[in-house]
Amino acid sequence: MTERNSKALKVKQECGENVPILSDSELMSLSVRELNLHLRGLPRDEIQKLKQRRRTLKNRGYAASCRVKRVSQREALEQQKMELQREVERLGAENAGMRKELEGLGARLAALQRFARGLEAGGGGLLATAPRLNTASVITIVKSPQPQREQEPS
Amino acid sequence: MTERNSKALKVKQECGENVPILSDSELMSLSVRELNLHLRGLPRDEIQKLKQRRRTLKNRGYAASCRVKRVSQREALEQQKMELQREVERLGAENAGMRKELEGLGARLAALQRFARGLEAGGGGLLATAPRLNTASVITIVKSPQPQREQEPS
DNA sequence: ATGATTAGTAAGCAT
DNA sequence: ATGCTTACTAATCAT
Repeated sequence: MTERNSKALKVKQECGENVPILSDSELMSLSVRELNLHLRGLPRDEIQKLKQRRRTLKNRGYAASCRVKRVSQREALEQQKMELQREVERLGAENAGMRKELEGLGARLAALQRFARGLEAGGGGLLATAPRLNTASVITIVKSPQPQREQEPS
Repeated sequence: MTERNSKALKVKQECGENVPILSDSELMSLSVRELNLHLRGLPRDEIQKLKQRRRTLKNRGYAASCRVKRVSQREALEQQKMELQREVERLGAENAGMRKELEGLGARLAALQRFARGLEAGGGGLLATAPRLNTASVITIVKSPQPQREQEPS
């Protein structure tokens, strides 16, 4: 079974026997069947050597792509991290802005409530004691549709 | 890709052909001066060989720490990324809460303003006695899509 | 001389 | 057999 065509005399069609049996790029890229065609009739150890060479060449490529993969994964991680940092910054700014808005709104609401309570309490006498309201500064900032419910100031 | 089942495979041993003059661990860890003490009187090529062996052993260690560093850097990146994700989540929640608060406050403020206007329109007497609220100066600034027809600055 | 990093090689795992 | 990953080695660069 192991003995195929006997001598090297036969199937060496392709190339001169001495110098390049198969180039590295051929050896690496050929399919198994194509490779076997080229290997026909060569001595056993020669075949083994070529197959090992093929394996080595392929391994070289595998190692290279492994490294490429490693760096691109790292770069992707860094990219994602930077995007998250930007997002945190954006949300933080938005947050600070709203905090300020809340602060201002709260102050004005408190002032209006004091004023309204004073009016509600009735008599002119009480009115005289109603807190002064600098009405020129009353500004309402509404960011979403206003609900229409009537609400009792607490 | 499942995980590697077995581990702890390789790691070359010293396994010299004959009795080693210096063990690998000695060769690797000794200082230059200490090493020279042990090297005294040996043939030149023997010395060269040992020094090359030393270099190789050290290189082995350098490569190992390089890999360790690579892994820990990757883990640190992933850690930072997760922390940022948590931060984004936290800020987002805080943000939504404040948005709701703003909405509620805006509604209350609008209600109070309507209330104040009602008082003004209601009684001439009251108006006369409550001149401090100039509703004409109550301005609503609307920042979001819906146009507001609530108040009109005169 | 020492330390770090890279590509290439071989071993081992998994498909 | 093929592809991926790891440890090791040598080469290279920088200190």
